[in-house]
Amino acid sequence: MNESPRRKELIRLAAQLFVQEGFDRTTVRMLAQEMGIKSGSLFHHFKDKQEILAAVIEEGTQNALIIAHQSIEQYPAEPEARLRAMARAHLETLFADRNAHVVALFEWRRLDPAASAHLSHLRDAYEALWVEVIDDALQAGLIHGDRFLVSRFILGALNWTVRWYDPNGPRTPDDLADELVGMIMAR
Amino acid sequence: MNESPRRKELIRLAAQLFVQEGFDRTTVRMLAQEMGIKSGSLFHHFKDKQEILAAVIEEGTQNALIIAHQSIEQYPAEPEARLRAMARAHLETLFADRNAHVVALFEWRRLDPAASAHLSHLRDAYEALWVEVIDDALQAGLIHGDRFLVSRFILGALNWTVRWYDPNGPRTPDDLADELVGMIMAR
DNA sequence: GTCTATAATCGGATAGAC
DNA sequence: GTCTATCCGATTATAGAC
Repeated sequence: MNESPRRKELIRLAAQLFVQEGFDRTTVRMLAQEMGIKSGSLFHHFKDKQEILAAVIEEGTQNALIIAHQSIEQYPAEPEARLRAMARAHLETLFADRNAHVVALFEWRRLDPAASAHLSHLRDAYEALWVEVIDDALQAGLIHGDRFLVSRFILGALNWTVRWYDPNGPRTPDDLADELVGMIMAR
Repeated sequence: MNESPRRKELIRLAAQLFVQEGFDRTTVRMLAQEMGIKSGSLFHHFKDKQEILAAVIEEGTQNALIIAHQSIEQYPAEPEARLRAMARAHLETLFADRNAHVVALFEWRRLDPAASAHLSHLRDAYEALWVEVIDDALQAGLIHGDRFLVSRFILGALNWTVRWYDPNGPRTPDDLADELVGMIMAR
């Protein structure tokens, strides 16, 4: 994979537009303008529009995976801290980390089957990390319920924040993460 | 508003396509074919594609509001039963009730500003119902946290089920609702 | 209320010069 | 690596006959 700084920057700009407008409504002309080139030149960097989407989603998922890993390895044996760290990392990649993860979550369906198959292992690895952390929390008695359902409910609550959370409001993403963990913890 | 059975049926078919393909990727030709007419004829029933979306979203939100109302009024003074009933009603309108509510949740952004302004009172009424039920549960000590955050987290967890829940699998929507309520209830 | 035909525009993508 | 020019299929929407 070509990972030049130039390409990375183009992917960042594309991610921003995809979040603002949605993938389907973002035209190659809009993408080109944002990148400061003409639409014809864009196809020198990417084979087609699909490849841009795949690149953004790969970037977003990989990033989420890396940040989550870094966050929880600080607490090898503290289930509550790990759970909190996962939730914080998730929101950090959604709101502080410039859109690519948001695209990965909300535009995954727009990937063509080949790209989806190629990237699914990344998404699976990220979800596996969640299930692992949830498992620890369950065994420590911090939370209760079915492991898959609990992780999906938590991820759903976190993902949906994209639709209503205002980063310029009074609360930080970390506040949200802590509130969510507090809501589900047994007392 | 024209609410003939014919129109209702067309709205139902449109909702189905919007969920399957997304609003942007659903063409008027696809809509017309599903309705058994030619694309030109479609504009006899709706002014434009936007009006179809607005009609579907109005139908879906109104329906969710009605079902939720009916569900909780059976338990005037039981906070836990009311909370459970709201969660069940939400999933019922998402999965059993033919797609319009899903469109309302996932394609709201595609409404033009005028339609969005016109329909927002419906959405607000539905969310107010949730906050009311959440408030009762908080005061009864069943759950804990900030009223707005709690309701948004719960709605997020429920809405995201659309992305992963398989209605043909072993669990019923009611199972999901009960698991979610169980997860957040203080013990 | 539905049809056919078509206008008008926009979309992704390519070719070839620089 | 970027530009200009352009192809061509698809899309929303309209007009007018039946």
